[in-house]
Formats: sequence, structure tokens, C-alpha cells
Amino acid sequence: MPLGQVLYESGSTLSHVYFPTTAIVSLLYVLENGASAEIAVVGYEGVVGISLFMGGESTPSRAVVQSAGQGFRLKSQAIKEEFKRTPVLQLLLRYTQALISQMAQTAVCNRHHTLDQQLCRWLLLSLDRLLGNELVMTQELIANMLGVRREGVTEGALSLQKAGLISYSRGRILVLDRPGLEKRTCECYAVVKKEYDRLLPKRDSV
Amino acid sequence: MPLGQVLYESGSTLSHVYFPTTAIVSLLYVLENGASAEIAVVGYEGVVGISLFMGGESTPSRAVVQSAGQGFRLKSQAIKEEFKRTPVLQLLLRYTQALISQMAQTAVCNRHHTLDQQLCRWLLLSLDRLLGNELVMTQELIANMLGVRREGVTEGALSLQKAGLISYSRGRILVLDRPGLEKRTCECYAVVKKEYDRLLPKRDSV
DNA sequence: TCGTCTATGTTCGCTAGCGCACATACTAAG
DNA sequence: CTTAGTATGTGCGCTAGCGAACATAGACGA
Repeated sequence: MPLGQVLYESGSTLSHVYFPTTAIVSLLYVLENGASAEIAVVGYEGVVGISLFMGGESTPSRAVVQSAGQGFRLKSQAIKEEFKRTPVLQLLLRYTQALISQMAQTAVCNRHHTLDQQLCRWLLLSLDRLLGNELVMTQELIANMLGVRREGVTEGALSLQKAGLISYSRGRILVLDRPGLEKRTCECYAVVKKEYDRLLPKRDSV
Repeated sequence: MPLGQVLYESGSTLSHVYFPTTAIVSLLYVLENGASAEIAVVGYEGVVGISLFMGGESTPSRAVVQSAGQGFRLKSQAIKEEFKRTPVLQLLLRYTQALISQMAQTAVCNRHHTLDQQLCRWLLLSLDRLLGNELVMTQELIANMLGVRREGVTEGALSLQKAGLISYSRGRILVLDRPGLEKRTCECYAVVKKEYDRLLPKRDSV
């Protein structure tokens, strides 16, 4: 495995599972503007291509050889057959992959996007998991979730309210203009949502 | 599930697996100084307590109810018995959990730690996956991995060199003082390493 | 009705890291 | 040896977000 080799691109179907021995492989998440961040490092202790046995076939991440070296690989077919014997696990594994995607996206988002965008993303992700269009949630708590200052959330929420996208008071947030939020957030929300939809087609069947 | 309920603490052994229906649960990573960041959100589409069927028993993350609501739960014993039938998967699943830990830690680290600390973490993690004490890697590439500017890495590397911890030139980095790096980095390196060691005890057996 | 608590709003100085532009300096190919 | 190319060093102005301190105001119990 030479330095810089791309084992798989974001979104492509994986043809092999790789077991590095002396090589190191980086898992990168790439944003639309080309900016990227490394999500994890895989060396001799690990496997590149988890999604193949997670049931997802592909991931929104890219795998790049970070340090030249040796490794084994297995045809995807071989792995998949191994796992066909245990259909019960499929759903759980697929969910796991969705979760992993969300985590990874969170990491890049932390790095590259503004508090404002992250706030929108967070509101949308939460909303997707609720029935109405109301969130019971203080700004203080949101700040904790996002890992930022409470004051930052206050500013963000204010500007969203001024823009007529939400309205709130004392721990209740009403989303008035969902599409507006979607326009205002970064790509991360859409990526995560798409991945959940792809991996868990019937979301209310769990 | 009332708002604010902690389903499991970082590091504790999980007693149940939870399937939220109307509740939302946040997975938080907490730093030593108490600062934290949300790694992922789990709602009706998902499961809280993945590590139970991943084979890891516990995770370094905390699960908090973010929005009150209903949900099911299963005793951990029930889940584990289900999975005892398929011992082949165990190793892969355990590795998956280790990978997930690394991703999560990366996300908090992005949020809360300085470039300097992250650089040390990155060097150490890479070193752990190599034989010698030399990395073949330009600062430009490291910047890409960390998702920061090349100049930032230059500054960091300079100060590490001045401190006598590393020495480098044109794409070759020599680590001179490993313990020194470990002292200088944030907790994230240790957490990840510990988790890998815990989950993959015989690291050269993969 | 009053007092208290909690949620939100506002200000101010500060710093890390960004973006950009450019200055070296090592290296390898001709 | 020369030249081109790539890796590293440096300076400068700028902005997002931090930390801390404090102001306001809705909610709710006594």
C-alpha cells in the first residue's frame, strides 16, 4: 500500500476489506468545499471497510493510506457470505453504521462549521426524532450538547428568532420554518439524514 | 424516561439496552475538566447501549435523556445470550467499538483542545501503529488529517522541536521524547489507547 | 403579593486559529 | 551547477468564540 493510495472514496461501493499490517490508513470525512478532517486511524490492530460487515455497503468517508506499508485484503463477497448466516444482526449493525456516520459528521462539523450552522443542525436532528414542532430544551442544555458556551447559543437563537425561523421562551422552542433552518445549516444535517434513511429505510419499524 | 435521566455513565457496566420510542437520548463525551460534547443523538430509530452487543460491555461515553418520553428496555443478559451464538463476530464487533471510541474522542478533541495538544495526540496515535520512532509525513498532510491550516502545524511542530520532543526535516519526523509528548497532549490519547487495549487485548493477533 | 429561582440577554476584553502573502531552504533532475 | 519544485518558516490583520460579570424578566411557590 503506497502512501496516498485511496482505498475507497466517500460513497463508493467497497470491493474489499483491508487488514493493514505495517501500513496506516486514515479515515477522512470530506466536506463539500473540500475541507476535511480525520475521523480515525487504522493500523495493524484494525480493519478498513467496516461497513461491509456492518451491512451498509458504503460509507460517507474516505480511506487514505497515511503511511506506506503492507496489508491483506479480502474480497467483499467473501465477507458478506460469512455474515449471511446471521440475519438477525443485520438491523442492529446497520443502525450502528448510521450512528457512526452521525458521530463522524459531528466531528467534522465541530471543526469546520459555525456555531450558527451547528445550532440549526442540532435543532433539525432533534426535531426529526419528535412528533410535533416543539422542543422542550433550555439554551443552557443545548450549549452542553454542542460543547459551546451558553451565551453563544443565546446569540444564535436570537438571530434565528429574528429571522422568523423559530420562536422560544424559557425552555420551549417552536420551529416555525423548517425549510428555513435547512437552508441555514451546513451540509452535515443532510448527510446524516440521508445516511439514516439509506440504512434504516423503515424507521418506525425498530 | 424523564428529562435529564442518565441511562449510563462513562465507564460503567451497562445493565440494559434501551429502545426509545418518544424519548430522545444524547450520547455525550465528557472530558476530565467536565467539558463535554454530544457525539450523537438517538431517537425512535435507534438503540442506546450498542456496546453491549458490540462486545465491549461499557463505553467512555455518557447517555442522557435529552427529551422526556417513552421507551423499552431489555436486560443486558438477554442481549448477550442472543449474541453468544455467534462467536466469530466478537472480534470484529469489539474492534468496531474501539473505532467508535476513537471517532468520538476525536470529535470532543476538535471542540475543546488546542492544536498543539491535538498534534501530540496525532503523533502518538500514529506512532503506536508503526515500528520505529520515525514518521514519514509532511506537515501539509498532517494539517489535512487534523483539519487545520498547514501553518498551524508548522508552529506546533516548531515548538515541539524547540522543546526537544521531536526533530524533523522535509517529510520525516523523528520522535525523540515519547513520554514528553504524552505529557503535552490532552487526555484524548490516553483514553483512546486505553480503550483499544481493553477491547483488543492481543493487538498483534488480528 | 412578594420574593426567589431559573432562563435569557448584553457587554467587554482576550486569544486561537484563519486566510493570505511571501520568504527561505532543502532536494532531486537535467 | 542550475533550476524547478516542494517543504518549511514568518508576519499581519481579522473573526469566532471564550470567560467573566452583570442585567432583565418570566414562572412559581409561600
